[in-house]
Amino acid sequence: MRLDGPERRRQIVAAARSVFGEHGYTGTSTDQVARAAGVSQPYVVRTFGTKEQLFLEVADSALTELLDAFDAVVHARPRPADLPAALGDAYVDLAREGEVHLVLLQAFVQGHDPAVGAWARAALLRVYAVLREDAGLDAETSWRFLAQGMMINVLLATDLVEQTTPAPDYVDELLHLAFGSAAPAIRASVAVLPLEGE
Amino acid sequence: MRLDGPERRRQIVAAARSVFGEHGYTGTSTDQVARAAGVSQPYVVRTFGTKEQLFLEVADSALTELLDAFDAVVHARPRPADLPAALGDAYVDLAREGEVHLVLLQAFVQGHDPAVGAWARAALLRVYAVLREDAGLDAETSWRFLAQGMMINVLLATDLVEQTTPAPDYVDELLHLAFGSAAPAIRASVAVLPLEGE
DNA sequence: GTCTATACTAGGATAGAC
DNA sequence: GTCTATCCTAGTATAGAC
Repeated sequence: MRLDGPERRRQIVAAARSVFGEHGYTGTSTDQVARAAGVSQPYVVRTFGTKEQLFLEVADSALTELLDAFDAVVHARPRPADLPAALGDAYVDLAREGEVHLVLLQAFVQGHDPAVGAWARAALLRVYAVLREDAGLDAETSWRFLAQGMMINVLLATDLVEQTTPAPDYVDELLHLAFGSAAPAIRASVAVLPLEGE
Repeated sequence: MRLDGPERRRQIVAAARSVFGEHGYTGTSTDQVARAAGVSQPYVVRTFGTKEQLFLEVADSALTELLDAFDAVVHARPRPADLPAALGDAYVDLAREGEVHLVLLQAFVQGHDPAVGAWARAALLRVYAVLREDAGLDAETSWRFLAQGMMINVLLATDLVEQTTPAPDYVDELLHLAFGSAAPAIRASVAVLPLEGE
């Protein structure tokens, strides 16, 4: 099927986000991405130059989506006391659809890589700056918010959410702490994610 | 140099922890591990069977070290109100030496992998169980502790700690929130880590 | 814009010597 | 216990056709 440039590009980035989010930067082959996007492997490389470039573009799209979500909350001007909770809700909502959180975490874990690492550090600082400045949260609150967000990322990454077998140990408790009343919904939506391209 | 079995095994596991911690499971080659340990690549595989087995053994050693550290704090029987802080100090202290935190995070990020993922879920639940049961913390406190621990892991993984250039933006603030007064010490010790085997 | 064919390197694992 | 040599697959990237 023939699509115009930007369109096809977006499609590949979307597919790549899913695969990179699950398997990580080094754990993902350009071929996996290609199959997930329904195109040939050389075409993926052709389009983005290198796997690294593709990953950075994917990571960028995820970061943008996250910051946009925060932005929307801040611009709705809730009472300052309600802001952290509102941001938290937005963050949890994001977990329902794309693997924004997963890709970002996979980037954070690549600190040693010259290009990806630099991007990751900048991204982390940007998120923190948004909390501190745009949202106007104090250092302590920003830190705790960031920490809980990261914990949520890890929970998603471990696939603990998909655990369907009869509630082993503390799984339910953890998920409820992480996602609040949205826990069942998150669990349901994540568990249904298609496993294309592999 | 000829060593006896268990000794050599420990040595390789130690070297592997460093490499896996930095480059992740899929990002690490058995050859990198071999060079870091000063042995041949086939010998590494020979000794542990597969790369996967080696990683699991490395992860196990890291988890054990972490739980032992927590155990020591709990058995010192501080006042319940001081327990979270004491555990936090122990956690931060661990960051000074080995890359315990990094390997664990790298394992958590492998939820999709049948073997590593299963290990990671079990490990995460074990840590949480220790906080809830052995340390006797309530759910909220355990959650927040875990979250901050995870955030520390990510900070270490992004290499934000190694940033030596004139304090960009919020780096110092973040590090202080993460490591408290130990921040400069952590920064110093981490920044000096040898970059063997590559 | 997109594919097939292919070159080339890296990496996990095995065989067998010492 | 440890190495060298080697096999084989997987994976990135390029060339060139359609």
